[in-house]
Amino acid sequence: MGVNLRKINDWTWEIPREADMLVSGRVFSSAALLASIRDDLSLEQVRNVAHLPGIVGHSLAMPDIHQGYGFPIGGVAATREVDGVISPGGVGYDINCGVRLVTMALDERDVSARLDALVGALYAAVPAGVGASSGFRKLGESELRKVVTEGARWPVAHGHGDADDLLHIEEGGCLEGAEPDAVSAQAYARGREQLGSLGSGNHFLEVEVVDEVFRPDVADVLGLRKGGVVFAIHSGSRGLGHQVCTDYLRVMDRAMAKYGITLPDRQLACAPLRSEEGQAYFRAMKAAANFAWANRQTMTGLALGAFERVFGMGRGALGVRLLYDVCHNIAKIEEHVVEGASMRVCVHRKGATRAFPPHHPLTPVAYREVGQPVFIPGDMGRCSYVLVGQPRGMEECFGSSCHGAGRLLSRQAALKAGAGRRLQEELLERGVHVRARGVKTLAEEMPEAYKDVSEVVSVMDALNLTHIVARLRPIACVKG
DNA sequence: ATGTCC
Repeated sequence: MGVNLRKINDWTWEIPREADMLVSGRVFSSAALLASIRDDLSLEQVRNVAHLPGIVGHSLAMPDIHQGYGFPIGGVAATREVDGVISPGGVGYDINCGVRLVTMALDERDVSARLDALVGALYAAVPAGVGASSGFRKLGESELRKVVTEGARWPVAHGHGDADDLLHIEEGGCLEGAEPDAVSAQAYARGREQLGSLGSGNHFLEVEVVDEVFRPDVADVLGLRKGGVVFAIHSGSRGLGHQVCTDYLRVMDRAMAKYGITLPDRQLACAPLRSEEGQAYFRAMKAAANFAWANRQTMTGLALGAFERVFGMGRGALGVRLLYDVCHNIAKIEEHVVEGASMRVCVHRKGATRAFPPHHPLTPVAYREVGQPVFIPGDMGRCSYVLVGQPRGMEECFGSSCHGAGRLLSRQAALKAGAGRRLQEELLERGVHVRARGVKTLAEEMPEAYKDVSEVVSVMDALNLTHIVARLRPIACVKG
């Protein structure tokens, strides 16, 4: 066992192409971060992904890489649109899991005395937990089919947010080409009561303070000022997206035999992008992605209602502005330069965020001069980061960045380490008001269960793949 | 991540 890892520089490592690999592997990491994954199979997974038909560039991994289903979490793989494959394992079970950040006119001193009330109000406003049901209302299948077609536009049309929000969401909050018929009745059944619900695990609502600004000019453009309060949501497509993934893994398993594709791991199940099966998955994936954007948009409306009630002021007085919303579990057709030639590729980002540079046509107009914003949640006790995309990231990793801290302890190990501890009180002593629906969640998600996110983003910055703009410190947190 | 085992 073991993977042949060759050091290129302090933060770049190569898995040389050998045997049936179509490209080499490339891992952006530090020696210390690599040491934390020595007991999992994520590097083997990077090597396995290099066998995908049509893969170009390298099988890539970000510094927060850890083992996932087939593909590593923190992995990026681009396949040729004309003759490459698409794989549900390269997107993940939580299709369009992502993060959005809302800035406000409030400063820390305006909210510090009311945090207990605020976290309570947020907890009451947004349903959380595994089986959590809708913060909106139960939807009929015909309504749900509109949601998966329209994405974030749907809640905006139904009282949650305004049209300006859509300009500050990746893809405008809606991937074109979603096909409601490609989503199973079972997926709709699971989703009909889940619009506007947080979910569980690492998903959260968080009130944070801008703790440190590293690039003031960029922070100004993004509307971030030291001491300012921001609100973050990390969530995805809930049971609907999970069911889409499950449904199409089965479809892909059959397609592998049909198209004569053999791969080192069955969990990499895939089909040619241009096949019937590949297109069906892609269209269903887009539908689930749109549901996730509608979900985060709905939750934003619900959560801002809580802010309004606690502080007795409206959205205007609160100075609410959606900074941006990014996804980190998705596959998209994009134009990239590969070996000197421009080509259309299907970029799988699993636990990796798009990070387009300044002046890229898909970088939102408001941020065209500074680059696309990226949000990197750390853990609930330490900090999170705001980054922006850089040209080097386009050249090295298809305009992508890391997505988080990455787990250090398994859920089970974290549960054991948290046994007998009063984590809620410990976090309060660190200045974080936490409310969790499940007692187990708090232990599984405790700060010690995660790598140091500062180390992760410093690798990205050192390589100029993305730049660090600001560090955020949590002051209130709602978990599922 | 997830109606955490159809």
